[in-house]
Amino acid sequence: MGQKVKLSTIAEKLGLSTATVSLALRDSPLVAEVTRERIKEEARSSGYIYNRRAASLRTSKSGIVGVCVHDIMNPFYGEILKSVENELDRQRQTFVLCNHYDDLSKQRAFVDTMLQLGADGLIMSPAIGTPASDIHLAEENDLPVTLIARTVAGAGVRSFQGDDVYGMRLVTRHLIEEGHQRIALIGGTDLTSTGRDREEGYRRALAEAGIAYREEWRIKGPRSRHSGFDAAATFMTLPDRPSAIVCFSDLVALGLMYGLSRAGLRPGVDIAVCGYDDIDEAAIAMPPLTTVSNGQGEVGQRAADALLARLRGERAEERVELIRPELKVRRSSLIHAN
Amino acid sequence: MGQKVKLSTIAEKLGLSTATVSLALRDSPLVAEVTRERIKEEARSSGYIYNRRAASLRTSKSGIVGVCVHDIMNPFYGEILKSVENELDRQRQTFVLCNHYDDLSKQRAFVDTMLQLGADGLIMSPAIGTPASDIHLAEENDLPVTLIARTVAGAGVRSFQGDDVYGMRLVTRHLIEEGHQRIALIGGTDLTSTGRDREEGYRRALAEAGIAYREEWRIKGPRSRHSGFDAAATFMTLPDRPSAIVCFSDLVALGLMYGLSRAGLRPGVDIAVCGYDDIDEAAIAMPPLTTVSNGQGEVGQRAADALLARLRGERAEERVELIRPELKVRRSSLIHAN
DNA sequence: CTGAAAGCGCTTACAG
DNA sequence: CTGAAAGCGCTTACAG
Repeated sequence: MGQKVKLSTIAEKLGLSTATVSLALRDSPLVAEVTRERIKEEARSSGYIYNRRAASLRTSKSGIVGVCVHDIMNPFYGEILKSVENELDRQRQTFVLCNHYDDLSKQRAFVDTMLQLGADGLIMSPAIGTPASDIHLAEENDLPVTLIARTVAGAGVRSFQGDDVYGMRLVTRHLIEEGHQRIALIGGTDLTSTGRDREEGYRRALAEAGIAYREEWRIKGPRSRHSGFDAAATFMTLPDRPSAIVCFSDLVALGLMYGLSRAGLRPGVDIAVCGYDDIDEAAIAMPPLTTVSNGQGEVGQRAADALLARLRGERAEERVELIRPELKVRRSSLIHAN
Repeated sequence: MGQKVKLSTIAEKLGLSTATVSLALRDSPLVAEVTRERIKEEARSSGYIYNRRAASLRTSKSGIVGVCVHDIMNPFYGEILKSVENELDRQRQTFVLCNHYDDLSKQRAFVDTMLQLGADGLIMSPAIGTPASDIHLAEENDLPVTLIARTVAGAGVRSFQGDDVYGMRLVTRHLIEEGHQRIALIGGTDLTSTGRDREEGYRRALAEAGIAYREEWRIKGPRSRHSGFDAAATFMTLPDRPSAIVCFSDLVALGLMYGLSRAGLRPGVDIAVCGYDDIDEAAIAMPPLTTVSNGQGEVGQRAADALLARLRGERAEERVELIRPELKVRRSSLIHAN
């Protein structure tokens, strides 16, 4: 390998200045066609590697966008991230991923790292308990933030998410129309806007149909496949057992269905089950899962667009953009209500 | 906010040199206790943000480790990544994630970005078709590489993976011991070492039991839940239909079981099904899935350790480290063979 | 169309 | 224990 090749190595070799080499490599029209080609050829053959840290130190643009969510493994985020990735790739932005697992200190460490690396922007689904001041800190240090899936009041930035109240009202109403009166809601927590909004939608649908909300049919907590599975045991002991269940998410519903089957209750036959998010698996599950498509693709794409607009200099403004969800009726909810 | 605070801002304010401030912030014993505290206090109150690009340009250490796998959403990688994350966090290394989706050009773009950012190391599960020269390029530019899950012959670096031949032999033999003679293998491809090794294990187990390998019972391709689901339709049309199925992965098995149920064949009752990987979901699935625990946690941890050793200056050497897998028998494989 | 020079914000010998 | 100065590898006015 020998010595590391840098701009000045190429410049010396060709008898040019580093300024010319720098311009040529970035396709500046200021450099004559022939010169440019000679330079590019030399860069190629010498194995030149562009030093982004040096460039970034000079320009204070890094080409890095940070993305921080609760857990990338969650297929719900997966689809959002795929669209974000698509949008950013097109702008030749590198994107750096991070899980915060709803741990505020992990999230802070990440934001700090992004500040230190001079990241150009940040897309995040804020951890539970994120104060507006955390967002302000980033913004004040020239790190524009766009929020997805969850909102932080007073943060002063845009956020993109599905209309959870509307969506949950939709599924719950569907179950009511199928003749159910005893409907449980399993999963989610009051600590996130998502959890609160989805419960709100459930309550509204009940209220609109004149059905009383019953505390004992609200099982809070589960947000993963595994905890959904565990919730089945709790559900089985419920007084005056409901004939239908709405879940906080598809993952919870899928886990719950495994649990119910094991307990001898057949989803889609003995009991109606609905999920939320319409992840890929919902359509092929057994039984196929009735759920709400949450517009994840649109959330990701629009959040990335909004961030890119900020990078181009647009000003921030606090606004929650709600993407309208859509009901997907499948077999898991179609039983004769009892 | 006003002007950006940098080392020299603090130095001027306190009437010290940037050298002293720099040393103090990194807890150098060269700086007097009192001075150090004054400096740290000033840094805190002025909202100083350490500029890692500048430091990195000077030291040529970036504190960044790149991690590149086929698809982070795959729970198989998920567990590996969690251990990698744990190990790296402890060393205060930032880790940058990337999916290559088995697209060589995507992988190359990522490696290039890591070189440009001066990353300290790279952990990757190489995309299909990765030539040894791609690894050499990184290594020659001071970017140490450690491989996980797959190997690249001639790359000259260490790789960590489960012993796929052994593991697949284990499950297949289990089915034979359960009395099965007609066993299909679904999923995986010849293009990856994983795919080849798992098929090899399956073939060996058959051979050892004196059972002939039958081409028509080998359904190649599926590597996701969805394609596993689709494979059920193909399976149903198989001549002289097998009484048992080994799948390339749990995801394939789980999708296949959905598909079989839909086609009216009950996994664990009418037909035996086994997976591979022992992801979280396997134990709670319905029926619970017989599978092979692949030591993902150990793979991730040891790969991270090996990379960290390289960062401390240890030399590379080509060696494949096989982690021994373990059979997990659950209900999906326990039927009366016919 | 090309070059000389300054500067981005750190760290690291070296000197005192 | 602290400071003055050089340098990491780029880019950007500015001059010619």
